Amino acid sequence: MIDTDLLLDIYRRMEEALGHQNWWPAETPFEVCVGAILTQNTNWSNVERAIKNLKQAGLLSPEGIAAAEDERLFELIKPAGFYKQKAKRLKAFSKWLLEQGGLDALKDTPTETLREMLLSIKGVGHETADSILLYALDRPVFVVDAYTYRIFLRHNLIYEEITYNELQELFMRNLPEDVELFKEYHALLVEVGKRFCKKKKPLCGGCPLEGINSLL
DNA sequence: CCCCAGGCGTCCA
DNA sequence: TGGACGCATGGG
Repeated sequence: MIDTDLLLDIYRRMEEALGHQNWWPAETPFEVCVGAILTQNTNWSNVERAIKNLKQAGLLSPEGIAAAEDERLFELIKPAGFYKQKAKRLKAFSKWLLEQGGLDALKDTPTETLREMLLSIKGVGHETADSILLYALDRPVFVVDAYTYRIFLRHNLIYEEITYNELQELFMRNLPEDVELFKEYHALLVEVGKRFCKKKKPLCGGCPLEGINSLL
């Protein structure tokens, strides 16, 4: 059974093994949002190329993206894959943001309200919305992703059919509501996932979570 | 050649 | 409500 002690133990093990990750890698909150959309099912190194292209073109802003020609956007973000979908998603998000008056104008909006607004944008799902809330807006929201699910399933800490919201609840109910802790916890899970919890390999040698086998 | 990546919307039962 | 499928590039 998952409880506070277990979650904190997992955190300590990861931190001990991998050190501080200091996420999200971006220069501005808006860049976090763009990265969150571009990294959907995509390797981060490919996202970096796309962001670099946007920067060099001077289009890494809500105004720039909202006003850009589709074909122009396609070329710039092509390295990140799914570029037609993602161009549309970036535009939808940017236009929404401009209507709101920018990220700064959202600082008094309640987190729950913001989450629903974000989820209503086509192309922004649970993980993207929560990443934006946590890493761009500093809201205490735990981000769940494929690695979170795979790692916890691999260690028999959850059942296979668990939903996104249920898994998120597990963290948010059992951890202190701490933005910095949430940021670092998710970053560490991604790093552990990349290095020790590959899809194919049933056994992950050297995993800092080795032996955490608890049960439902 | 293969598999994989910090998902999401659509379609169909 | 929930599972299959398409979307696409770059690295190992």
